[in-house]
Formats: sequence, C-alpha cells, structure tokens
Amino acid sequence: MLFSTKAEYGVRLMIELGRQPGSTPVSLNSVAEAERLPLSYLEHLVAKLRKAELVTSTRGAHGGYRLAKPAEEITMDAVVQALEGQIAPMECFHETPEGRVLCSHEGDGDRACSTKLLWTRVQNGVTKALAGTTLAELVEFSAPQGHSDAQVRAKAAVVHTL
Amino acid sequence: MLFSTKAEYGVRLMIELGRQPGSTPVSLNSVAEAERLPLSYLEHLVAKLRKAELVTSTRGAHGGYRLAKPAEEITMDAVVQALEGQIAPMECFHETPEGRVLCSHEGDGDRACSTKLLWTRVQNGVTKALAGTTLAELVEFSAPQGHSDAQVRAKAAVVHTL
DNA sequence: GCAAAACCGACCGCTTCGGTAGGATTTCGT
DNA sequence: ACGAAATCCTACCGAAGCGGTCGGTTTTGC
Repeated sequence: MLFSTKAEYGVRLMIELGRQPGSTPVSLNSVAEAERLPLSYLEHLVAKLRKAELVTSTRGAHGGYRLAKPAEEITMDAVVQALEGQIAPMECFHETPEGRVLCSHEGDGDRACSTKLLWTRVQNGVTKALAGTTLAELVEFSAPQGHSDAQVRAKAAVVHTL
Repeated sequence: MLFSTKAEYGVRLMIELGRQPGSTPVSLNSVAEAERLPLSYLEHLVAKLRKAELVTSTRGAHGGYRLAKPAEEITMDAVVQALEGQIAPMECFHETPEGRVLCSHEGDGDRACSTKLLWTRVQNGVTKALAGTTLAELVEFSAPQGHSDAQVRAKAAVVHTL
C-alpha cells in the first residue's frame, strides 16, 4: 500500500467538511457517524489537519471544524502530506526548501545514484496526481445521487483527467 | 515513504545484473560488495525476483543469477511489484484480473466511493512512471563515468521524460 | 572431497498502524 | 451557576511489517 488509512480517513473527513456549504462548524461526531469511522481516531487525524492549517476549529458546545480555505483552493498534496508526512518514494529522498529533489546517496561524488531516474519519475507522477486534484472536485464527484446516464458517463471520463 | 528499501535494494540488484552483458551468472556476493548491501538480506529479495521469473539462478560453485529477459523488456512495475507486493494507493484498492480497478467500499450500492477519483489518479501516475521505465534505461543512465558536459545535460533532461 | 555458491526457515529488535482510554478545557443554553 | 457538548491532549496497546542476522541444507565445479 502506498498510503495508510490515515490518508483515506483524513480525505473523507475533509470531503465531509467540504459538503457543508455554510459557515457553521461540523462536529467530529457527526463526521464519524456519517463515515462510520471511530471518533477517537479521527481526533488524531484532525489534529494534523489543524496544524497544517487546512481546517479551523471552534471549541465548546456546538463547536466543530470548518475548512480554513474554500474547497477549490485546497489541493490533495497538502492534505495527504499533512496526514502521512513528507511524500517521497524512497527513504533517501528529500526535497530541499527550494524544491529540488535530492538523493542522499549522491553526495559529493560524481556518479549519480542509479535509481534516481526511477524514483524521480514516480515522485512526479504522484505529486502531479495529488496537486492536480482539489477538494472541490472530490466533493463534486461524490455529490448526492442525482445520476442520470449523462452524469455517470461524465464521471467515468473525469477519472482520467489531469 | 511510498516504498521501502526492498524496492531500492532490489532495483539496484537488477541494475547490477543488467550491467553484466555476457551470459555468465553473477554471484550475490559480488552484488553485495559492489552495492555495499548485506548479503543475507539480498538473498530474501532475490528469491522474490526469482519467483516472479525476472531472474534465473544456477546453483553450485561459479553459479549466480542472470536476468531472465533482456533488460529492454523488463519494466519497473514488474520489478517493484515482485518486491513490494501489489501496488495500490490504498488498502481498499485491488485490480481485477481484467485490469479494472475496484474499491471494496463501492459494492452493490449506487453511491461511488468519494475518494476513488483521487486514488485512481495516483494509481495511474505511479504505474505509468513504473511501467514506462525499463531496466535498460536505468543501466544506461548509471553508466560508468564518461560524462562530458553534453552527457550530463542529456541526463538532466531525460529525468522528466515519460 | 572441498569450497563456493544458491536455497530455506527461524528468529529478533524496532517502528508504525489503527485504535482505545481517560481526562482536561472551553463554550453554549438554560 | 450548572451541565452538556464539544475540542484538545497524552498515554497506552496489540498486531504487523521492516531490516537484518543466523544456521543450516543442497547443489555444483575443480
């Protein structure tokens, strides 16, 4: 598995928040019931999302969580990274602050790491897929069941979009 | 991390075999020394590659391993899959024998899994990167250090190819 | 027969995963 | 003022995988 259920649960959580159009906060409890996920576990996940400033919280009775930004501006690379940590295909891979990709094997020496080509391509593939998908898209995609034949076919087509 | 060092070590092993042009088998010991990896651990990895029919072995003195096919015909999706197991972004994802992608959440019901769009895109990104890279490419890319400026620039360019 | 090699299975310390538990704190409604 | 509802925080726990080691068996060339 590329990702653990942390990403899965966390993305579902974000989608659930994205469904709520108004500014009223959504309680974790209602999310847990809607998605049938353990509340206590969601608490851990939402904490990461909050630290990454993807959601905001209001405490106390009738409190809950809201998206920190409009769903159109939230891309999945930020969400998954908040939940799973740095996204890299391999242990030796890390991004410099400037965005360059480095492999710890190819230090000072001249000979490049033999596997770098492969992992760079994988990295590109994943980040393009994640950064190219917005929360708004997922909310729209999983909209309530008003599916005419045309809608179903449109959905089948959009999967391959990027 | 998307992948563990099993993929890293295994790919390096394959590259090492790919470097040997002749049909003489390469002993694991020489691979371990060349790549500075623990021999006993490589034994486990090469066993998976053998079961996947990516390498062949000859036992006894002066034995070792060879590629089962020419390096041009070995794509990295087969190698990584042999080492890491089924490649799927999420637990609930599995491919049917016909190649269709299924999510175990969306059984009989009508409402599609809300995260399917995302994971399908990720899956596509990864498999395209892996299947689009051959062992021959990696062997070529990490060729001995005859690097003129032109070669270095050519290598920098090919990373973004796909 | 000896040495070199592939094979095989058991074991081990460590970290992560998925989840639970118990409590502390904040806030709204009455 | 009080209690319910909610976020917040920390600790813990069993299971599984990771990265590796070890000891031994079998095959084969010289």
